[in-house]
Amino acid sequence: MFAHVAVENVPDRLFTYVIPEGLDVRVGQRVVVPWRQVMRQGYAVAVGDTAPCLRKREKPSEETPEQGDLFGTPSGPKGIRAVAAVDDPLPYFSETTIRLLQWMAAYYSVGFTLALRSALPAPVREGHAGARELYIVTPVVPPPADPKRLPSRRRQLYEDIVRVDGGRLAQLCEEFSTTPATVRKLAADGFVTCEKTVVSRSPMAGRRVLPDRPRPLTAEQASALKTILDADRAVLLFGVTGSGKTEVYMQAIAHVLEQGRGAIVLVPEISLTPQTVTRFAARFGSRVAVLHSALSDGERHDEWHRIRRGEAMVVVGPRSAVFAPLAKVGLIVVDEEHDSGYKQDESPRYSARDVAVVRARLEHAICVLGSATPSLESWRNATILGKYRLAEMAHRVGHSTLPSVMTVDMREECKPGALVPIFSQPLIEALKTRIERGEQSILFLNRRGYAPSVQCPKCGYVMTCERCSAKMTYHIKDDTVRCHLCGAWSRPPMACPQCHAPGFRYTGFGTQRVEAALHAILPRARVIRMDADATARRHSHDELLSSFRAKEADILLGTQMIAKGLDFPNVTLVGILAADRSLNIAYDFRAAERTFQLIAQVSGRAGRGELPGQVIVQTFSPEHPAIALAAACDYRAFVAQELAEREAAGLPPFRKLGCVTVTSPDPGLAERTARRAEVGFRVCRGIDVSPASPAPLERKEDLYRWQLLLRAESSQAISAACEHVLPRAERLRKDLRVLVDIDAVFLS
DNA sequence: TCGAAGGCAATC
DNA sequence: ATTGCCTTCGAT
Repeated sequence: MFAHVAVENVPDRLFTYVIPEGLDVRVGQRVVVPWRQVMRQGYAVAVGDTAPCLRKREKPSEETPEQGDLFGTPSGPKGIRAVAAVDDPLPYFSETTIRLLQWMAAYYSVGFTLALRSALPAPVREGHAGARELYIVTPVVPPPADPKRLPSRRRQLYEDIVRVDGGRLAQLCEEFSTTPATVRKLAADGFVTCEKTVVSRSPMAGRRVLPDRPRPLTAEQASALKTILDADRAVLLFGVTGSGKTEVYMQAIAHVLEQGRGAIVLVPEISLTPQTVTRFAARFGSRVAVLHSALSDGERHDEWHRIRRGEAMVVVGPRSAVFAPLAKVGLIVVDEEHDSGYKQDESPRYSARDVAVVRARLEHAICVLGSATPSLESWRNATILGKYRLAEMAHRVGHSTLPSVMTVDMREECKPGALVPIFSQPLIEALKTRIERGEQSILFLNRRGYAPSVQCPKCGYVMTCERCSAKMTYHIKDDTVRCHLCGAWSRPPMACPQCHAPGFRYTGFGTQRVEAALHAILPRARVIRMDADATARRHSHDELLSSFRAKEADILLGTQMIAKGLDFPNVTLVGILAADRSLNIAYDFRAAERTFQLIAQVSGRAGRGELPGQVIVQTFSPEHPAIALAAACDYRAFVAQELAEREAAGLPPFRKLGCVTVTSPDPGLAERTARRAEVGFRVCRGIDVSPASPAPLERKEDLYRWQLLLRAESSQAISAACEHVLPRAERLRKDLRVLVDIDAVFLS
């Protein structure tokens, strides 16, 4: 019998090992194999009696006639060696997950080992995240001897421990100001026991959560739940913000738990707040596991193994949670399915939403894609192609109604000759009213820093990053100019490097400047600014949100990270400061779709409680369909017109799109390679190739980037062409990288 | 003529 | 990825 093994830190292919007599190797197990001179960890991907496919040696050398000692001693020259050990009888991957990863490797045109690697959190892969060990002290009652005979210090301690009935060693030591040594002496005399216990570093541990019971469903919710439970394929749950999608998810989860199967809930990374997690924990208790990049390595390690051992049946997490090691999956929920964060931005560039649909199919599980603004892909699958079922919830639950949305034409807010104001008059008035009424507001601006442009007023020189083709952004908090692509920063120069004129002009505005402007206009307003700079510290994200929830601020000002999932009943005003900033990206054919979704999502944060909500959208193009129809809350009209445009242009979701990016420190090499690839794709039937050209982001971190867009009827046709035209070995050369992105979402 | 440096292929 | 091997090129 042979095992095909993906070996850690080894090129992207499988290696064949013999399974020695007496060792039981199963698919999905972690194994230890000899690798050159050392032992390495690996994962058994396939087990069978199929002969290994070793490459033939160029010259079958005379000195090694005994064709590679099959039951290989490590000294044997290039034979097949044997699996050394099975790390853990409980598999790391189910057979279904392996099949899922095989699908993924083929679909996204990556090697299997890379696909497998992306399914394992780093702390699990590295394995040495030791479990947390605690000493639990228990008093022995009655005491083995008269405690009065003990030295007074120890006697006092014994009585204290009896009083509190024991506990954690460290905690007792702190409480009774003593040292572990004293406790150990007591233990040696038999007055207490002191035992080492392994505890799981669960992020929920020690958190008191009030239990929560299922709530009665509205007619719409009940009907959606029925559609989900009866579905023979994935379900698109199209529900307006505040329509109670989460309650529907939770009742569907309860249903599959009763069948002894588990559930996965995928959420966009930035909306994975304690608030979200708490809701699930309140309903399902310790059966919930959270997988989140903000967890410590130890926590992530322990949560993952808790799932693998079947101790947690409900997994909540961002895209990588789609690979959660649940033995039996009954339901996969993809919340906010339109969110671009489900696309991994490094190889393998998978879409967790699409992987979820495939995993559900392989596991015969239900898949629910939920959104108030479904992606055009999913909408078409549900309403035109019949690949998904559609369930709709058009009303908010309870007394709350959808907010009223008004657009403000910023062209009319500009005084002649003056700069564009940050706030329009209607927005200022609305903010003032909220503060007077003690209600809260959210302001959204998708740009951090103080000013996105640093310019010499005399010669017009604009500061750009030395390593990227990007402008530098001024940050007032630490008086730096920063590149938001590579993170490079420096002090703003005293004089223009080009004309030596002193002083720069900071033009445009980011969240820091808006914060300053708010203080100037509304001095009494308490403002919380939430962006990547304000939330750099661990847990600061949660702290800022809790503070806002506790009404310690009037205005929450933030970027993308405040757009989703937040539920603050006291927020009655949402202002979108520069709605068209995402609209005018020439190379992004999804700009209109993204802008519509953004306005709808951000608007959804308003009026979620008893009080009605108002949304003010500041824009220079109020007549643009993405903005006008978002303001009218008319999703159907928007998709209808956007789908028509995409179809006419031959763009996704009608034709599939792949993006090949060539990067190199040498611009000429990048260009030549891209052009050569273009020629290669030209001969592929059914593939449209765009001319090789510099990527919209021409240079990033000292690498020049060239790009090639591929279009075809199916994504599989594109990956097949990539396999053919771009040999894997040539994709990862020194000084040259060829990256393949199937179903590309970000074209930059 | 030797040695360092970089390219190349192989790893079960 | 990492390693050893081989070729190449430069300096002694």
